[in-house]
Amino acid sequence: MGRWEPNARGRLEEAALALFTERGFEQVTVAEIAGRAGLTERTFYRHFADKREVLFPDANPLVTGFDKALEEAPDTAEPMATVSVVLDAVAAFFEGRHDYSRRRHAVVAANAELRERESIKLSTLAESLAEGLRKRGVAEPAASLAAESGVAVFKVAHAQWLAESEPRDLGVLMREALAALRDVTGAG
Amino acid sequence: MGRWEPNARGRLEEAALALFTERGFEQVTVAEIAGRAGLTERTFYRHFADKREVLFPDANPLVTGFDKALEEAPDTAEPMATVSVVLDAVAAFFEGRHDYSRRRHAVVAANAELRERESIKLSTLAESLAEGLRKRGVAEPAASLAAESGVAVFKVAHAQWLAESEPRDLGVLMREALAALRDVTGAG
DNA sequence: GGCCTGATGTCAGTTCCTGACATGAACCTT
DNA sequence: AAGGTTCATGTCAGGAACTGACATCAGGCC
Repeated sequence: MGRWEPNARGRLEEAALALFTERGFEQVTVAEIAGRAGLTERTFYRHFADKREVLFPDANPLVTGFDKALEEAPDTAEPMATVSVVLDAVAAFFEGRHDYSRRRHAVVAANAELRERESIKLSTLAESLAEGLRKRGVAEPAASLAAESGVAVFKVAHAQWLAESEPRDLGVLMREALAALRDVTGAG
Repeated sequence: MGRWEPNARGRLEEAALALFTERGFEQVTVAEIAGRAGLTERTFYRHFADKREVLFPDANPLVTGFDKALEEAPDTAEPMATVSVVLDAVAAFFEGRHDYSRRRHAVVAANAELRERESIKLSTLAESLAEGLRKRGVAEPAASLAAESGVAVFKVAHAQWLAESEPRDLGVLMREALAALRDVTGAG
């Protein structure tokens, strides 16, 4: 057995989500989170750059799956086809996580600082997606527009999925949103 | 003459932009900004909710013009037509502000916290736009998708405009981006 | 003249976050 | 097995962001 309890990072994430759920983000101090995880405040900041980041881990299965799907997507001249493949991978990630996603979303939605962090994380994903498209030969501004559109589709479908108590398949919702986007932009 | 110098808020905004340009956002304290404006730190926080907000005033001509255009846009069944009208108003706002926009953009781009704030402000604009479309009878998810697409078009065109030393007309760039968006989504 | 208003100042305190240094079990080397 | 190294964690001190409570005082109002 190691000197320290294993998975300090995971314990901090769990402690944080539990405390934020109970009392809200602002009403919880970093020292409390660390204490609940059997650690000190200073150690918290060795694992996370700031208090909010504990809810948005850099290395998480969503981002990993996203990057992998983006890399492995077949080459095609149609940027939205690549976007669609990546969105499928994202949908797969959320499979079986509806309850957890809702609890987490409640915490984030209740706090402006956390909504801000979520917003920039989505922007970062859009930028990754645009970069991936450029590497596949898609020119600007098509690459950025396709990437931003993809994130918009995700946002809309994800919000719909979260709102449903008996959720339909996120992949289906995304494909519907993608079709709706085509209608909206194409008809204008 | 009043007891205090007029336009405390404006003086704080000017002092902040000047100092941030000289030394960067992180290297400037709120006390310094206030001092340069002939005020105290506490007064700064009476005008702005936090340090970043001094660069993103709530009541500014961009938001005002945006809201006005959204309200006055003619009714139409085509959401992207409404979006287009609003984008024209936004383009008009930036007329003659190329140099200022570039200086300001340099400050924001250099700092993660400021990029975060900018990101959430754009999300808020998208939400306003979606709400405006809903009020005009556009159903979900079309309203949200049209709004997010509009913001994506703005982002792309604005970035292009900022990058040009001899800037073309932002309205033209936006219309081109809108056409490119149609191509990208429609062809998929 | 006296009272009220409202922007500002003063002050104390909490929390976030960081740098510098200390600790000690696990591991490696010889 | 002795001794040195590694590295996650602890301890401590401090700066800066932000907030609540109360004081000040010019200008307007009765």
